[in-house]
Amino acid sequence: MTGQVVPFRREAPDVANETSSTLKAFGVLEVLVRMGRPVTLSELMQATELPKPSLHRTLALFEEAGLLSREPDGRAYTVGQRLSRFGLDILRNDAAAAERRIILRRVVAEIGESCNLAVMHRGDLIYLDRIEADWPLRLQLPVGGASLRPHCCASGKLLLAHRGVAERDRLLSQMALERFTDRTITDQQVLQSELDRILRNGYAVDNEEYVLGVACVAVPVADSRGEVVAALAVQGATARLPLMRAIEFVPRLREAAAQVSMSLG
Amino acid sequence: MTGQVVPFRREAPDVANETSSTLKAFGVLEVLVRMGRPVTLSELMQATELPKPSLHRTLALFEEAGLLSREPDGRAYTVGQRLSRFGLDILRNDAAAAERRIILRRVVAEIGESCNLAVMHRGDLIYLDRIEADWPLRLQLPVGGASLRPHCCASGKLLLAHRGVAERDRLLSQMALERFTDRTITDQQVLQSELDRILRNGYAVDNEEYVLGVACVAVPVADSRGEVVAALAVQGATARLPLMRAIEFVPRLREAAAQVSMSLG
DNA sequence: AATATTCGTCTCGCTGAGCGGAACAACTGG
DNA sequence: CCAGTTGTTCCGCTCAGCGAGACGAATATT
Repeated sequence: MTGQVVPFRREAPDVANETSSTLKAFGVLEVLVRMGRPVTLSELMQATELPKPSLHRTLALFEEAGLLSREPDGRAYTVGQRLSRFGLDILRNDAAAAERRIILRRVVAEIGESCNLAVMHRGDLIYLDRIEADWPLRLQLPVGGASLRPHCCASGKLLLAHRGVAERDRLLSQMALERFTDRTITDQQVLQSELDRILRNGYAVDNEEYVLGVACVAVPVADSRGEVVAALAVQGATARLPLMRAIEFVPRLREAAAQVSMSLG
Repeated sequence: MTGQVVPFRREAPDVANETSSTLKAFGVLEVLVRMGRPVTLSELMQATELPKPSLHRTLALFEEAGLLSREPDGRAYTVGQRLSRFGLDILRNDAAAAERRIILRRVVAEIGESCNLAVMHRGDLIYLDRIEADWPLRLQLPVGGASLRPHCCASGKLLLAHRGVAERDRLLSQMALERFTDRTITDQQVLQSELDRILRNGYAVDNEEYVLGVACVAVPVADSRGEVVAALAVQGATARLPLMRAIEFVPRLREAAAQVSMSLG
């Protein structure tokens, strides 16, 4: 779906271009909440670029449900009791995420480069979390929803490598090996032997295969049964972090990976 | 439209009897979030009484959108980054936010020092609100977006202390205790006993542990169920506000904290 | 006072997103 | 090996969502 490089959207989601009615409605809530004050219908029209009647219907629905309420003047919409409580419940719910984040942050603090934790889902690589090191030169990557092609980043190749042989072959055969840079691996055979090498080494590298000037090193994270379920990776601009130096971080990454494993119970 | 008195629903909404697809989906999120831990598809089936394929579709939609994410084991669903941020945005500007601001402002007016209200968000301390007292010497701190390390400020230690023992221990063991001043607590043992002491006292102090010359006292804010979800703190330059004097404000802070609790519904 | 403009609300026929029974797949544990 | 459980996919039906357009009620302009 997201074949090209889509810069991660820090801003409100593009409500109008959403096909799902549910997500569209949810996007309206996000925009409203982010405006930080009571908002009128027409203000929301501008912010969301949604047709007036549709917006009106959506807001009425949420109002009826107690998620939103109207200001006394009867025009502007605000966060209602139910939504407010929802927000509180969300914040209380982040225990697991907090723990992983703390582990990641510690690694980032020690080695001074950005780290991330990723899993594979239906053949896509998805970031669970990402901590940026404090450098001006940053990489904007999708966190959460959108996904990366696995064949061209260290975490992806690592997770592919640790699948069972049968499944790995199946995934590989139907995978389109798109080219992103002149170093991207686009040949099945080459990728196969790369995966074998990864299994032998116990870590994976991405030598500017996805973005020129960005290198990456990933180590496996196992669950309680020893199965590899996630990948922990450092990544940084090669100008500052040549691949050779990145590889020196492997022991420290392994240590953090073990801690993340613990947190999985 | 809502002419009649609709009693506010304390329990999870009756997801299955909802006609609107959007509200049904939203209800799923509410139920999930309220369970307070990673939840599997079948658990949610029981909780919502929704048909399996429908639930599956809904969850997949939210996962794709980054609102939910899967635990590394590939089964249980958790709050994703996008939803987490949404929760924070809600709390920052729901109707109660205005009320909280008024409460804070009154405390600041009475005691003449800066106050703030903070929550934990994915292991970081984040200010929901901050009211500055009218002194020329001010502390510029990030409100909203950026975050503080919890181990070196009163609010952070307070919120850590009020987590469950198991979770607290795990968080602590992973936490990098960076040094900011010569008084920053950088030892696990010391921090542990500090947290115990906080629980006994019912308030936390920061004696120039983050910034030299700045002291802080924080008291807990509980939600309707009695769980501590936020921290209310005074903070000021020690030249003007020695720690001893700050501690005298504790009763007044407690009073304000109770008021804030009310506003959480 | 009359007119122009803006904003919220309502109507209504079209249509595709959501629906969920049923079948399938992948594990788990006896 | 099989029974039981849980996650995923299929697919045809149908109704919730859609939004151009119309309308009344405010507010701004002349």
